[in-house]
Amino acid sequence: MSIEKVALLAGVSKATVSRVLNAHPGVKADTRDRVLAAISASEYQPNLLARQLRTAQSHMLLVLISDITNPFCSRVVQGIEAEAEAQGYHILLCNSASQRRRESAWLGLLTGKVVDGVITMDAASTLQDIAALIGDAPWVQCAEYDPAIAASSVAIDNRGAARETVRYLAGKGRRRIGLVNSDMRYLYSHQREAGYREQLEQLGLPWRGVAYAEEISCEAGSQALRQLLQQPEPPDAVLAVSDVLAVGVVHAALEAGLRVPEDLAVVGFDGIPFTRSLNPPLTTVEQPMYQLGARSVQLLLQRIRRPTSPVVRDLLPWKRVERASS
Amino acid sequence: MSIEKVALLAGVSKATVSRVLNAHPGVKADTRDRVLAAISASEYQPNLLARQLRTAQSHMLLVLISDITNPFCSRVVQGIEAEAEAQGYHILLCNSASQRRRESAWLGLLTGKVVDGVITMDAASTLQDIAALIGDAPWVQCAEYDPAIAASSVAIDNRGAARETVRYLAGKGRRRIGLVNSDMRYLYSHQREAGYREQLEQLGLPWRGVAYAEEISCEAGSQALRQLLQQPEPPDAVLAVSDVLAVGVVHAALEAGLRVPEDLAVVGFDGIPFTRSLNPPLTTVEQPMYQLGARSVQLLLQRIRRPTSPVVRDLLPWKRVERASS
DNA sequence: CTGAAAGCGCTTACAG
DNA sequence: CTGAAAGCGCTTACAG
Repeated sequence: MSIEKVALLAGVSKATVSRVLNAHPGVKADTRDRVLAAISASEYQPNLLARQLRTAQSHMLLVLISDITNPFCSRVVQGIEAEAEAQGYHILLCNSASQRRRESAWLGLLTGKVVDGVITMDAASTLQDIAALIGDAPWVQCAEYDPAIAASSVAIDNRGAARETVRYLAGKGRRRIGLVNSDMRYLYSHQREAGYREQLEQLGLPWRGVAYAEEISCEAGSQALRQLLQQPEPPDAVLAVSDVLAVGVVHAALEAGLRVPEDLAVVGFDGIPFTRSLNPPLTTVEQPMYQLGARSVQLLLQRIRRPTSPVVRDLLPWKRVERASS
Repeated sequence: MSIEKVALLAGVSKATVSRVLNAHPGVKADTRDRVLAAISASEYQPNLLARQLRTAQSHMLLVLISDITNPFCSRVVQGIEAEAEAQGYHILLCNSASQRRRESAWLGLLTGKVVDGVITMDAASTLQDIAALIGDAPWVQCAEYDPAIAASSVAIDNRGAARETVRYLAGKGRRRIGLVNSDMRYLYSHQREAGYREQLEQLGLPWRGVAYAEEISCEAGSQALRQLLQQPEPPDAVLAVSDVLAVGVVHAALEAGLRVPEDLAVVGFDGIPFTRSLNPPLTTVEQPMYQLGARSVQLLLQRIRRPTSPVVRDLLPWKRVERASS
């Protein structure tokens, strides 16, 4: 009704008001002025819902995330949001905790046409479930992905990064390099552990030590280190698959009376800003968090704009940031 | 059209399908069964946009946040999301960075009927600008608020918390208690500094030292401490208005060769989980982050459901968590 | 350059 | 208990 009010006020048809609103070229200058005047006089606000229904696009993106509280995730979301905004899109955030029930509630927004596409950062193990709900709607998998699913993905070479890190620690003279991994629902857990084992194999280092954290938290990291420390021969270095876990590893190490890095070198993963200000500052494998998010949006919009465009699998570069903990 | 397809398939009218979809009571059992069968046979998915347009409610909430990367904020968002979900609402997240341009783009979703209400966590100084855009739409201010604005708010007693913390440090024998504050666009900065000054006054402690961090980051916290350390008589204790700043304070202190807490006691603010695993573990003033979020949703829904319901100003309890840094 | 009309996919009084 | 019709507020061919 509201656009009708403006039309009445300006003495034109609804169609003309709509054309002015959408900046269509063929509108006579003084007609446009009259409409514009009526718009501001009436303080008209377009009903976006109606527009979305009519044009069948919402310019909204759904983001499914497992834990917004993880600094890695929140930084990626920042990249997603910035790029989305630059392209005229808004985002809905679902902190799914990888729970199927919650995810399907949110994915109803996809089938319900409330969003134009979805970016998932969920554990790979739940992606298969989700796939059925998403069908062939535009979908990009960010950081975590399932190679068996025909959707685009953006991530890093986790296996390579783990290999290189083990090689780096070995190069520093470490011989008993442990891995503090997260639970195996994540693809990256598999990939990083594979890289870890491969490289030890290749280097001919016999010692192995892998502990699995129950969740991504400092406490879980501490707990995992304590497990490794119980071995007859304890590790002299640890790679943790998350900076958050690494904080806990360092904490437990100091608590156990070890010196970092003298007795135990520690390397984290992700490159979260605060790692720089820890004591000691943490060596870490930095992921391009912001770009992971931004690139995901680009691939998604590509799909939304041209549904036939091919699936893309992107691997972004990582880099080691060396600090005092190793 | 889709509901029409189902209607055709079931041999009933669109109205009846709609009634079944919305679980209206007065539908004959076998009619309903026929409709249900048609729904699953056709894999019908309701168009939520159409429903929202028709019913004039979207069951979506807008959350305006200044920095999702701040662990305090992301934890509050978790509370918001959980409560929203429990009540059948979804959330849109805007990481506004307190930028007016971005905020107005998002608030267009409010006037455009895409969301039913808004929760802001923006700096108080920008709230006044926003107020005009929000008009009298349902609005709750979370953590940050402007007392002059007639919208509900949920926060803690910042002044009281600061007073108590100063008293606590003084009780530990500290005489030169400094404050690492954030920039003064925030209401909490004013409130906490007021409490800080009041309590020093009351205790008859003459020493004052306040440094302002340029942003909420570890580096900015370090920078602020370095300023305080330049005074002729350096502080023997510091209260930082954010745990993130406190991490930087501790880092800079150790770097300067000070022992924490022997030479410098440090207390943070917020109660972010990882403070427990720092070295040394950080004493902090814990805010009920999750509840701040959850309560905001409750007040907002109250407003949405009964637009005439009164403005509520809630103050939630905080508590000190004592650890080794003080 | 502009208007009348149809339609996006629902829900909801109003009849019967 | 069910259906026909109106309407939410837009946009977009189609005429003229």
